[in-house]
Amino acid sequence: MSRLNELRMISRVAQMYYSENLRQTTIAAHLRISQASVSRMLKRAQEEEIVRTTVVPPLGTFVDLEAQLRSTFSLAEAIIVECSDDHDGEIMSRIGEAAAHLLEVTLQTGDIIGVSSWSETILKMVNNIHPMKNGKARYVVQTMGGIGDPTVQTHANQLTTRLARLTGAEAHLLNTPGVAQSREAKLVLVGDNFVRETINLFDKISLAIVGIGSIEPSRMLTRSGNIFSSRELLEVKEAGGVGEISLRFFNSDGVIVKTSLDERVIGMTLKEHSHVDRVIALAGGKYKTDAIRAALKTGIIDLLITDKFTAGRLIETSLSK
Amino acid sequence: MSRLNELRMISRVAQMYYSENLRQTTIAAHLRISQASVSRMLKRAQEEEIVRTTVVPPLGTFVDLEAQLRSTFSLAEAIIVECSDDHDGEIMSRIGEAAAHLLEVTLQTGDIIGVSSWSETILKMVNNIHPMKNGKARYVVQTMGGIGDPTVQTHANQLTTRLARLTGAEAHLLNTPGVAQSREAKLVLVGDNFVRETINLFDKISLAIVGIGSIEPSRMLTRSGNIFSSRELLEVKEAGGVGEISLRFFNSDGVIVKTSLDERVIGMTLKEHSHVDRVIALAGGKYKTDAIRAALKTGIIDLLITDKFTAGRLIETSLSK
DNA sequence: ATTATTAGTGAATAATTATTCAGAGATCTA
DNA sequence: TAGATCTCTGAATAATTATTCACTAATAAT
Repeated sequence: MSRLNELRMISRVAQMYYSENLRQTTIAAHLRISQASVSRMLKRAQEEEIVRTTVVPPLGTFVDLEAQLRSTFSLAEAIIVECSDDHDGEIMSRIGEAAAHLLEVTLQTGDIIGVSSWSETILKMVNNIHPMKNGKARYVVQTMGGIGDPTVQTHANQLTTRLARLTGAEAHLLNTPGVAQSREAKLVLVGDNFVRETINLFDKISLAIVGIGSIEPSRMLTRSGNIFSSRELLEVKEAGGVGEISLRFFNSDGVIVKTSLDERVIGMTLKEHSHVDRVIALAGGKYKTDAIRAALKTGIIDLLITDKFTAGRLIETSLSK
Repeated sequence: MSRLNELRMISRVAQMYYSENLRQTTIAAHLRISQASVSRMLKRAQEEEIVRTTVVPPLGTFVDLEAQLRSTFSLAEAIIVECSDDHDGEIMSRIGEAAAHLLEVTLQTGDIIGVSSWSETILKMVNNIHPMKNGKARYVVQTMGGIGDPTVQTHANQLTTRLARLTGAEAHLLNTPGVAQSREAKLVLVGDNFVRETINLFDKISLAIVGIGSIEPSRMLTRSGNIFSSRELLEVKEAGGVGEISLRFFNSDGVIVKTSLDERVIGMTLKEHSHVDRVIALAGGKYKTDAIRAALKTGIIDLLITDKFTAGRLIETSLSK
């Protein structure tokens, strides 16, 4: 008999609290009960579903998909961006914008940023960052040598330098090619003092921004300026490699694939990445889907920024497996 | 361009807060922003209607009607009870139950309760109160003499006494008829020391519980045991009286109607009631609707407990005026 | 009936959230 | 381009809310 009266009172309290925006103390005084009781009644109101709170995501956001990505791949966060069509230029622009915003909002004072420098998406990001006057980041560290011909290398350096300026940080460049001609050549290059200094910063990095690459030869060769021969890529493929981060390969289970290329690549390893507090991956596009899924399985990525189409494929194909 | 990213972040924060029940500090740490920003984002989320909180009143409660009563009549609170049909017995029982619950939950330690003792609804209330062991109220004061014949008077006293025992209070009775034979008789009755003592408590009352009566002669006469003659009631009617509280009359605008009866009635006046911190009125029923509406307009009532049918009529007819 | 367990209360306090404040940019104006 | 105004931020703090505690009373179990 008294349950209805009780519920009546609870819903009156809920009404006063949620609709009339009164403080609990005010309600308590009005109804001649203690503030503690008001608090408890509001809790009951939740339990009895007398109050319901719904989060309505704005159009163009993908809360559900993001949640699925987070749980499927044990990601700390996932950001999915709207984009008009499933093509690389569009995707990179949108991801770059979102990444720029993320960086602006979440960069910590004193952060040491690592960038693998030559991804086009990362370039888009840098292009969208507004300068942060008061020097928030400490260093921007280039985690990967420049690729291929000297022009590209210069370009890579510029990206790093620019990001440093924008974030008010000091740039630490890796003035080497990304891939040395040989094991011996790498040793020589790495012997340089400036290079050593940068490499020594790798384990100080608190925030790494990486791209994810597939190893489809066509793309790889185009992008890398032919630094790997088809034969070398074949070796990677035969070892099961489906994707790379900073030219370090992994298979479809996210397990690192060791190849003879490793000893020629100059840059941060995947293991080194795994010690970084926050690793943000920027990647999207149809042909990259498998590589991204594999990259997520390596467990080194904390936050993925991708587009809605790619996100859809990542979930879809993972479910059907 | 960045607005979407911003909203995206806000809705993520809202999701973490409302759906995942994380603390703002946790969210702040996860997203690398300050707790203050999380708080602000949640506020924005409300404003942008990304989170919506709805209060769903349980069936059998009448949140909307109550709100209408409150605003129409400037009531501090209104309680509307469910009841199966629009007849007095049912209505009184339901109102009595609700009043009992209200009293149990909201009675303050040290309260001095005034009761106008002979309303059947108040009797129902008393019958539904569970004894409060630790003596919460101080006094229960009878604010109205017993009506009519001695049996009824005893009954009224018992009601007061019982309420006192249930609330752990000391009873202060008004051992007089409610209406004296004449002005002179009243003076004599009021001269009694016990009676004086009780009357002196009227302005100490912190909580008054009153019934509302219509002046339809039939009812009035039945209830009062013929203490007013038809002629006397006619006087009241001609003066515009439509209802009464403790045999004090008011017209349809809630204005007090002075008549020659006043000097014979022994009990608390309306003016005295207006100084009481909380005046709770218990009333419902078709024939009482006009009286209740008028009573509400007097402004002395803080809280009305009525039934859904009467509430509907109170609103309806007030709107059409 | 009598004890044990459970449920409920308000006061005090701990935890959490909102706001104020001071400073840094951004934006607008002339 | 400088100045004025407005906006945004995080740290500190104020305000608010949730929980603990000590206790009462209700209910169940023996």
